[in-house]
Amino acid sequence: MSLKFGVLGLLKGEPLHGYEVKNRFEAMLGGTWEVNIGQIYTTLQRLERDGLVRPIGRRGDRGKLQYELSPEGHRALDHWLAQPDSGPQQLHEDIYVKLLLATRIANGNLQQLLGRQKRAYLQRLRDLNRLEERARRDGRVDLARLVRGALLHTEADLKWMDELSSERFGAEEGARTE
Amino acid sequence: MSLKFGVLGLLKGEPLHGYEVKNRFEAMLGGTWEVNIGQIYTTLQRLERDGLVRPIGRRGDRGKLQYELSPEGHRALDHWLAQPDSGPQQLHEDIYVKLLLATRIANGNLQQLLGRQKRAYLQRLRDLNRLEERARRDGRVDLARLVRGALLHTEADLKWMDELSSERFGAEEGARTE
DNA sequence: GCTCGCATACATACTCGGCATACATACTGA
DNA sequence: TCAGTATGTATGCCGAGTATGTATGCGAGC
Repeated sequence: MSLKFGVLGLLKGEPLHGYEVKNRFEAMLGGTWEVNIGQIYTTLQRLERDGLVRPIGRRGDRGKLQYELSPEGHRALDHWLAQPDSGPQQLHEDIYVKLLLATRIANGNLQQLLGRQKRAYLQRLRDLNRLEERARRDGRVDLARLVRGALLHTEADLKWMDELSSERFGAEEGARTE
Repeated sequence: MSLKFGVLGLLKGEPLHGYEVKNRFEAMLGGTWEVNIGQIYTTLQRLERDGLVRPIGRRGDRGKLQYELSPEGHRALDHWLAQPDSGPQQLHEDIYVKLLLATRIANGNLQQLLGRQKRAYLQRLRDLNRLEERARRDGRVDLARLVRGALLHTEADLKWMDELSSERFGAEEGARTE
């Protein structure tokens, strides 16, 4: 979903062809999101099909085909930007299902699972800190802001793990379903 | 991804047919995840194709077809459970792209965007609180734990929004890419 | 007490969007 | 000339949603 609007956003301002879109997008994300080139082209085709984008002129240089935003494209982009993001739907993430299943079938190793998970989050914290530092060094204030968000998320995850592992488990009353 | 292993996890313990899997899954998630019925069947077929699951006997009652875990299915499930979850890849979420684009093209309304986003998170906090209360009332301790995780996430998002909106914007140095 | 209609249990088929791999082809510089 | 980069197409998997189909069961009314 966000790739679609990412492309739209990049096309606002100046027309680009697919390969360029890929590079700009990755640069905008500071190397934290490598996009598959094929996906860029299918995205552009679908945007064209939906009338949000249209090709400019004939194919140039080496088959390059530039696209520009249509008026509807502008509108769609503005609307998306104005809309608060609802994020990934509530509890649809793997970790939740994993916890539930671990609670009901692997009663013994729940603590193990929590420990491993905690270590993974700590590692991510370190990665993100490095990333933030690099972003600041490069003058990419906007990127650093994003990383800050991811850091806060990861800290929340850690806190969660700590809360969970200090609960007294056993006598699980919650694992019934029928 | 988590649906696949959710199904595996439910099948560990007792064989089920598709419709039943759907109901158990939704019950396990306490109504926070309504699965599409079609997806259950395709998931089961793929699991069968991959040898993680196999049908039991002939179709019974009203065409019901039950599935059970194969030995490889057990192994795959255990492996998945033992593996720390890496979560959705770092900065691949919509909100990040939205922030970046808003920074570079809608310089004026960034504060607006932050405000709207904050309100959305507050609303989510309220929803989650209600959900947690209900889970506890129903004796679903396991579910309440998940909701707690989601609450911590949302609080982190709010904190992030607060940090961002108290920055002094303008003089954006970070929005260059080329 | 039978039947019509609706709900529910159970399943398949089709479609679309995201995403990845593989392939093709032109250019460019050592 | 050969490696690499720039640029694009084709194809396929997977997650997810919609539409459709067929049994069974159940209540309302004649």
